[in-house]
Order: sequence, then C-alpha cells, then structure tokens
Amino acid sequence: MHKSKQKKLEASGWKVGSTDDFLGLTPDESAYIEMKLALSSSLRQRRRQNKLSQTDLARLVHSSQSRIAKMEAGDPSVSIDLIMKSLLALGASPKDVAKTISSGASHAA
Amino acid sequence: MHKSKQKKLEASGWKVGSTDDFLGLTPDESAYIEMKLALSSSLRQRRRQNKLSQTDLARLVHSSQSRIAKMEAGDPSVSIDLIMKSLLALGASPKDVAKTISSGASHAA
DNA sequence: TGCGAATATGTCATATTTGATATATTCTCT
DNA sequence: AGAGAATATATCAAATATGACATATTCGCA
Repeated sequence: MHKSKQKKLEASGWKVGSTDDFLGLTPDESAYIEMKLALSSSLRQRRRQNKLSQTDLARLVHSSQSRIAKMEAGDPSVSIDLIMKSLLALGASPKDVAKTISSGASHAA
Repeated sequence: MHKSKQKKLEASGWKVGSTDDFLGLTPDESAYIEMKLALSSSLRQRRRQNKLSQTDLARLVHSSQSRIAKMEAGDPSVSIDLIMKSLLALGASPKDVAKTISSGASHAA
C-alpha cells in the first residue's frame, strides 16, 4: 500500500496524516479501512451483477441513492454494518462476506 | 444453525437458543445476527487469551467496561464496526476476522 | 454532439451509537 | 460464607450515522 493507494484513500475522504509509514494510520486503522474498502467494492460488484442501479438497491434496502453511492465509495460516514446489511440483501452469505474480507487483506498478523 | 455450530458458540461461553429460528427474522436479519454473534464471542475469546479484563480492554480501545460487556453480549446497541475495531486492537488481522465470520456462518451460498 | 439515465457530492433534521457513570449481579478465591 | 474483582445492566448527554433531498457530474448511446 503506497502512493497510489494513498490517493485513493484521500480521494475517498479519509483523513490521512501526511507522511508517515502507513500514511500516518495505525496498523489497526489501516486494517479497518482495508476491510471496509474490500466490502465496498464487493457491494458495487454484486449490485452490478444483479443489474441494479444504485436507486434500485436503495429501494431494496430502504435507503437512498446517495447513501448507496457513499457506501460504494467507502465514505467515512458509512458504517460497515450498513454495507454488510446491503451485501446480505443482495444475496451474499456470511461466507461470501468472509471471503471478501480475506481477499482484501494484504498481510496477516 | 445446527448442532456443530451451536456447540461452538456454547463452548465459547454463549447461551444460544438458536439463531435462525428466531421468530419472524428474515434470512438477512438472522445472517447479520449470526455474524455479529460470531464476532462477539471471538472478541471475548481473544480478550481472555490476552488475559485482559473488560476494564483493561476498555482502556486499550478508549471505551468503557460497560460497552465491552455489551459488545461481548452481542447487544443490539453495539455496531459491528466497534466490535471489529476492538478485535483489531487485540491483534486480530482481517483474515482472522474473516475466519471468525466463516466459522459462525451456517449455510454457504 | 446532445439527451437522458446513472452516479457523485453536499447539506440537514432525525435516529442510532457512543463513552461515561452508577449500580447490581456474578464470579473467584480463601 | 464473605470479601473483592470481574462482569452485567440501566440511563443519559454527546457524538456519529442515517435517509431524504437538492444538485452536480459522469456515463451510455443514438
């Protein structure tokens, strides 16, 4: 995770310290963000596979288009809870969720 | 949720009636609760492995003993986000989190 | 190119989650 | 059994997440 990823994170609205090792984030923080981003992109992928617009999905999960957009962007204002609930609503199983998290993880502890 | 999983949960200190025959829960809802309970019991397990009291862990994650207790109880008032962040603070990796979710899941897709 | 649909971005009132605090209950010893 | 630590439960003000909405931007395609 280096320059290119930093850009992504900053672009997503995460406040990122300026220069340090892992972008000024503690290992915990970056692990958390990694999981969240993995889930976010999984959500977009599944929504598209199901041929739904963000508006469609919003109706399905009783939310709004703007919030779906924010989920998929990994916006700091959305909780992992909400992303997970949406994934489940799209037919994902807990095991699917687990796989997503695993695949997003860069290095284990 | 069947025998083997129920045993697992009970072994990690949980009084589990049954999860997915909770009355009136949609599959999504029970899947969500399953994940949450799996993470909850994993938290307790890890905290104990590290020989920390709830008060110790509370200090570690800048929370309070009562909230740790609620996390471990799977209280509806605590988010999965918070449980995950606490797990990471205890040294769990995203892959560990994924494994926990998988092991708590009853039916794959 | 232009038009319409999809998606992104920003704000806001309301709802939920949070840490703190107090207190009750349950464990763990001797 | 009794003391002290650990954990559970309840409540509350403050912080954060939420859906709704308005609007901007990007996309797909004829």
